[in-house]
Order: sequence, then C-alpha cells, then structure tokens
Amino acid sequence: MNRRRWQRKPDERPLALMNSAMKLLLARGYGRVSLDEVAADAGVSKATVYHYFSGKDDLLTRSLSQRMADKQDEIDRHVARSGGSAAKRLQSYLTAFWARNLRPQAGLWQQMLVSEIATDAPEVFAAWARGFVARWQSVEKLIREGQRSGEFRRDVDAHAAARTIISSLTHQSLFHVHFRMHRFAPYHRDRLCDALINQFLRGLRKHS
Amino acid sequence: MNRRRWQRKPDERPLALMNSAMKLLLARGYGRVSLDEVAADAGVSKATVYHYFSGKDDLLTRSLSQRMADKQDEIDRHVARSGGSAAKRLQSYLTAFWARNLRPQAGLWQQMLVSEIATDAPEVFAAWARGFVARWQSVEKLIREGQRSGEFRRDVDAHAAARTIISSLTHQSLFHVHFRMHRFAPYHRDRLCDALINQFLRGLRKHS
Amino acid sequence: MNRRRWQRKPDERPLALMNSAMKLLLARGYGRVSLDEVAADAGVSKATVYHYFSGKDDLLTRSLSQRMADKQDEIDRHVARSGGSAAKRLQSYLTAFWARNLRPQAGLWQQMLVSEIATDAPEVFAAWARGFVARWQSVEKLIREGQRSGEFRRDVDAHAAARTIISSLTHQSLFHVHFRMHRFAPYHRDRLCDALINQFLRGLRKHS
Amino acid sequence: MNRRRWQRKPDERPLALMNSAMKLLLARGYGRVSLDEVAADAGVSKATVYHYFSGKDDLLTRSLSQRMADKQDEIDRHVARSGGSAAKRLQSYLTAFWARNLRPQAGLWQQMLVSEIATDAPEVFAAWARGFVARWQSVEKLIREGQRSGEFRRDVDAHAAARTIISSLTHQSLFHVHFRMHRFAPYHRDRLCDALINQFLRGLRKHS
DNA sequence: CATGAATGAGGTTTCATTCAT
DNA sequence: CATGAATGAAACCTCATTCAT
Repeated sequence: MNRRRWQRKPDERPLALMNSAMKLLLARGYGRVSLDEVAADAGVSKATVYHYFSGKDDLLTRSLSQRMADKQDEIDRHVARSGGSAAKRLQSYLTAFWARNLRPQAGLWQQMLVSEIATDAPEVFAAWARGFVARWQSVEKLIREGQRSGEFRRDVDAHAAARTIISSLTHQSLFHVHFRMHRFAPYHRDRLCDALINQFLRGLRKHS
Repeated sequence: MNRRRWQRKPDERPLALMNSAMKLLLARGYGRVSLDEVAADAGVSKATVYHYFSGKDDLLTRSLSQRMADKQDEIDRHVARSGGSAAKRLQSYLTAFWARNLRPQAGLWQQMLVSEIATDAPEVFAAWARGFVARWQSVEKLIREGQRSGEFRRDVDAHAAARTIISSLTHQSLFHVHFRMHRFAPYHRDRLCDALINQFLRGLRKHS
Repeated sequence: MNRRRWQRKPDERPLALMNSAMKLLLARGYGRVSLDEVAADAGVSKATVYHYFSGKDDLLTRSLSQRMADKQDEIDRHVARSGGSAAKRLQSYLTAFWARNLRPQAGLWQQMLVSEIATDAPEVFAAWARGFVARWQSVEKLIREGQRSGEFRRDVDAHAAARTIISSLTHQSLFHVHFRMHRFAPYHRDRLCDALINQFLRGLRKHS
Repeated sequence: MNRRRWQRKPDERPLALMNSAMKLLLARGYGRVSLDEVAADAGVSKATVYHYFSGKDDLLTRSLSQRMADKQDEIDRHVARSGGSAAKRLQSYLTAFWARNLRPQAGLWQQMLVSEIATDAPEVFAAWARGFVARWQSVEKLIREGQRSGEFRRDVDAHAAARTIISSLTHQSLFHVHFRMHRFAPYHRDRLCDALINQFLRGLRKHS
C-alpha cells in the first residue's frame, strides 16, 4: 500500500484551507460549499485556493482524505480491551459502533459518502471502504473466536453474518436517527440498538 | 406553408416533463438538474414548465412522487402470490427485494434520497419513508405468521428483525454492488444475498 | 373638441377589464400591474384582453381615460352653492380642494400622473391637465370677483395667484401627507391647510 | 500579442458604475434600469457590478445618494453670497431655485422621486426629504430676518409661508415647464416665476 | 507568494404577447 | 368569441475560475 499523499506535511495555509473546507463540508454538504466561504473561513483570499489546489474538487477531495487519517480506528482498539464471552465482546463492540454512528458528524459523513464521494472522489471512497471492510473483519474475527470456543454455531458464515449486522446498524442509525425516520416508525434509539444486536446474536448462539 | 411553430398537447406535456425530469434527476442528481435541460429534453420551452408547475421544486417533487406511487405496490403484490412455509415466503420476498435493489436506478435513487431529498424535499422523503416502512411491515407480518404457525421462535421481536434484514439488504446492495465495494471484499452477489437471508432465517427458526 | 373614444358604450367584458385595471392601477401603480392579475380579477382569460385592447398600454390608458370622466368636477359645483365674501368662498373652495387631495386615491393618482402617464399616455395627461387648469380658472374667477367688489387688491395677478395656491395645496398634500414627509418636518395636516390658505389670502386682501 | 482582456481599475470602476447608473436612472426610471445596461455602459461585465455593490438596489441607492450629496449645498452657498434687503435676497434665492428646477434633470428627478423612490427606496427618499426641508428652512430663515428688521409683517407664519412658495415653484416648474402644461394654460416661464414670487412677497411686505 | 479584480457561463423566474383550437 | 397553451426575451443573481498586479 502506498503512502498517502496528504502525509507529507503541507504548509500552514493549505492546512487551514482544508480544515475550513472540512468544517463547511460537514456543515453544509458537498454540493453547497462555496469557495468564497471556505476562503473567508480560512482567512485567505479565494485566489489563494488556486495556489494550493487545482480547483474546488481537488480542495474538497484532499480535505476529505486528510480527515480520514485523523479518525483511524478507535473502535478496533476497543475490542482488545474488553474481555468475557464472545457474545459479550461482540455486544460491546457493536454497541460502541452504534454509539459512534449516532454522532451528527457520522450521519453527515455517510451522507457525503453516498451522495458524491462514491462517484466523484473514488480514492477517498476507496480509503473509506477499506476502513469499513476492516470493521467487518473485526466482527468476523470475533465470531470465529466464538465458533472456535464452541459458543457459536459452526454452520454460520461468519463473514456474511458480520456484514449483516454492520450494515443493519449503519443503515438504521443513518435513517432512523440522522434522517429522523423514527417519525414514521417510532422506536426508541437505545432499545433499537439492543433489539438489533439481540436478533443478530440469536442467530449465532448454539441454543436459544 | 411552414410547419406550425408549436402544438397543443395539454395532456401529454406534464407527463413528458415529469418523465424528462425523472430521467435527468436519476442521471445528474437533484441539485444539478436545470430547467433548461428538462424543457429541452421534453421538447418544450422553459416557460412551459412554469405553465404546468409552479417552479423547479414543484416539478421535481411531483415527478418523484409520481414515480414512487407507480412502483409502490409492485413488491407487495409479489408476496400475495407466493405460497408455502413462512420461511419460503420470506425468502421469496427478500430475494425479490434484493433483485429490485440491484437495478441501477435503485442505486441512483438511494443516492439522491440521501444526498438531497432527505434534507431539501421533506415531503418526498416522507413519501418514500412511508413506503419503506411498509416494507418492514410486510416482512414483520410474514414473521408473525411464522410465529403463529409455530415455524418461528416466539421470543423474537418481529419488528426489529424486519428492520435488520431490510436494512442489511438495502445497505449491502447499495455499497457492495452499486458502489462496487466488492472490489475491497469480494463476494459473489447472488451468494451474498443467499448468505444474508440464511443468516437471518437462522435467527428465526426454532431448531437449527 | 371631439367626442371621447370611451364614451361609446362598450361591451360588458371590456368594462369589467377596465374596472379591474383601474383598481389594480390604484393599488399597485402603473408599472406593477400584470395582465395576469387584471384578467384574473375580471374573471376572464389573459388572451381575452387582446380581443378588446391592443395590448397592456392600451388597456391601462383607456382605463384611466374612462375613470377621468367619472369624477368630473364635483368641486366646482361646490363653489356655486357657497355664499358670503370672496375670501370666505375662496377659503371654502380651497379647503374642499385640500380635503379631496388628502384621500389616498388622490395621492396614488398624482403618483401615476407624474410617474408614467405624463410621458407614456399623453392623451390621458391632456385630459387631466384640462381639468386641472379648470381649477385654476375657478380660483381665478373668485379672485376677480373679489377684486371687482373691492375686497381684494387690484394689482394682483389673479391667474398667477391662483396657480400659487393650487400648486401649494397639491404639492403639500402629496408630499406632506401622502408620502408622509411630516416625519421630517412635523406639522398638523389641518393646521397646515389653514396656514397655507391664510398666507395666500394675506397677499390678496387690501388691508391686513 | 492581443490587447489584454480587461484592466484593473479598482478606483474608477465604482464611480463609473454609479455614473452609468445615474445616467440610465434619469433616462429610464428606477424600475427600468437593467444591470446589463449599466454594466455595458460602464464597460464592465455584469458580475463586476456584484463585486462592488451588493445588488441592484445597493447600486442605485448609492448612486442616488451620492448625486444628492454632491448637489446639496449648491443653493445654500448662493444665499450666503447675495446681499441687500430681505426681499431682494429672497427673490434672488427663489429665482435661483426656479432656474435649477427648470433643468431637464430636475424634472426627471422629481418624476423618479414620486414614481418609485418614495415607495421603493425609503432611505433615498429620506435623504432627499431632508434636503428639501432644508430648502424650506433657508427660506424660513430669510423671512425671519426680514421680520426682525421690520421689513416683513410679524403676523406671518414664516414656516408655512416658506412651504407655500417652495411648493408652488416646484410644482409649477414640474408641470408647467417639464410636463409642458403651458400648452393648456399659456404663460411665459420667466414671467411666471416673477409673478409667483411677487405674489408671495406681497403677502409678506408690510405696506403695499 | 498572495490577492483583489474581473469575468462568463449558467441558474431560476416573470411576463407581455402570439398561436392553435 | 374566447381561451388555455406556448413562447421568447429579458431580468436578477451566483459562483468557479482566470487575470493582472
């Protein structure tokens, strides 16, 4: 895997620009950021943007890339710390995952990812996708441990199961909470998390 | 004598406009559709748009709503037709749901929904949300039937279970297939569907 | 002098149109009337306007002309009725003139007259101008009577004097009251009228 | 090599724009000025207008205000220079006022003031109104001086008298001259001025 | 290096007018 | 006769981008 471009420390100004860009990106969405705003927020002139970036897209793309690096897998470290049965550890991991996804920023990030990053900024998407796959793998690993220890059923496709729960939690948190779909199908957010995880574990455990 | 400059088509025009709007909407996204394009695509002048619609928002909103209505019951009819055990019917329903979600349009639709409709066109979002909730409820109903008939476990939260699988399928089809995340975690699309559904059913059935 | 065009009784529809036009004209001003509104107000379609009038200007111009005829000199009749000294009669006449000018419609009318009629509808302006000159002449006549009876000074230019007071009253009522210039130079509206007239009469009477 | 596409003139542009705006404003009226025209007349692109002004209203308002300020004291300086009796000074002031009002621009200005500024641009109207009140006050002051020196009658309401003559002159110059009402009531413009002023002074002086 | 100045292409909307029925 | 349908020519405004300094 090659070194990421943003890692060679840039000047102060482009950094300020990328921070401002990211801020506005999360606040207003990819399509509604204007260079005027970014430049104003960073305290430089609009033309300066063109010194450091080849245009609007470049600025936004690189801003996103940089942010990706900052928030590297806090969760996975979480797993290492927790102990107990595989089910317990899974539950702990997934609850933390849900909690993270409830943050407003997470919703905005998902939004951007789907809306424009996936099509317009393939590199950024790729970086994110690798991180997301890593989540699956963490869960998959936990499931495998449970299978080895005899706690979970052996006929389960650990990988597919991991996909199921991660996708459920991601999707439900985005729509149910971030887009306030609870208006149309009420369910308390914390109970929802528990219900989803329980349903998932029920399919894994050996005896009801 | 010359061909007449324009023709009266009061019945076709609004439909033609909405179709053009929908087409461009899927091709370019909610925010990047221009009335110029829509009018040109429908073969009328821009001002004609304002004859039938009160503005851009009105045109797009009504185009979307109409399309939604057209496709609403397609799946539900599917359920009514299929027979057999609850598990069979569920499998049939969910497989059809997955297949529908694989269509390119479905991905574009999800994209638009998340990117702009959710925030900019609340009524459209509401319309979609109600339709989506109806999917949960269809699944929920099938689960309840299985519970009543003794095929499925009674300690399962049918509603939460329905959410789980619908969200999984939606999210996986969007990312794995539409956004081609299979590049980072290979899995054959049809086997993925089966695996997800099996995992889900495993949590429902009484004995392994 | 030739018969005015509007006098040959038109159909019902154009009459309704002209009434609506006049109503909107007074409510919104010459430049802000739209044919859509006029047609809607008159309960006909916009295209119908073009049956009876050659266009927007024609409609508005003829509407104005018609209204001119309706409000023919109520004031002049007033003079004939009142009696007493020349000064008394003048005062009575001018007070009535002032009162008439305070009405909101009068202000709007002045506004339209100055803004667009004077330049865009010369015939309408001419009709109005003749009416306005008639006011001068009424006042002039009263002054002359006072001069003959020995009440007023003989060295006064009766015509110019009439202009002075009519212009003062018109202008002050327009700006001071209609345009609310009293905000910048307070003066009670009724006392202002008295003061203007007194000042005028002082220049006419033989001994202070 | 080609002529460069545009030149930097940050100091001249706003002035040029305001001048062009003022020119077109007087030629076509507040509501009929288009930014396209203004920009073309000033030799810049339309977007440049938005560089210096926040929009159409801002451009026009500031153009008008500036013009107002430029011409504000012109007359008041006139008063200071002239000497002699109060009547002489008054006559001199008023004659100058009349002469100024005869200029074509003055008529167009009145027209705009009445037609659109009074209702659409309240700040501009306020600026003008204060200037206009200042005229009254200049006249009022001259009258008071004449009263103190015993030249004028003490029972005259100096303020109301000032209003009378200023309004007369304004109104007569606008209608009689600018709108050519002399067609309907002939009077030579210079003699009219004298007659109006004489009539006014006659009401002020102590003995005929 | 940095920026203010300038632009051009494109957006939505309004409205008087003409056309087909 | 009457009208709904259709239009074209503007209008104001935004914004990513380029140029001159």
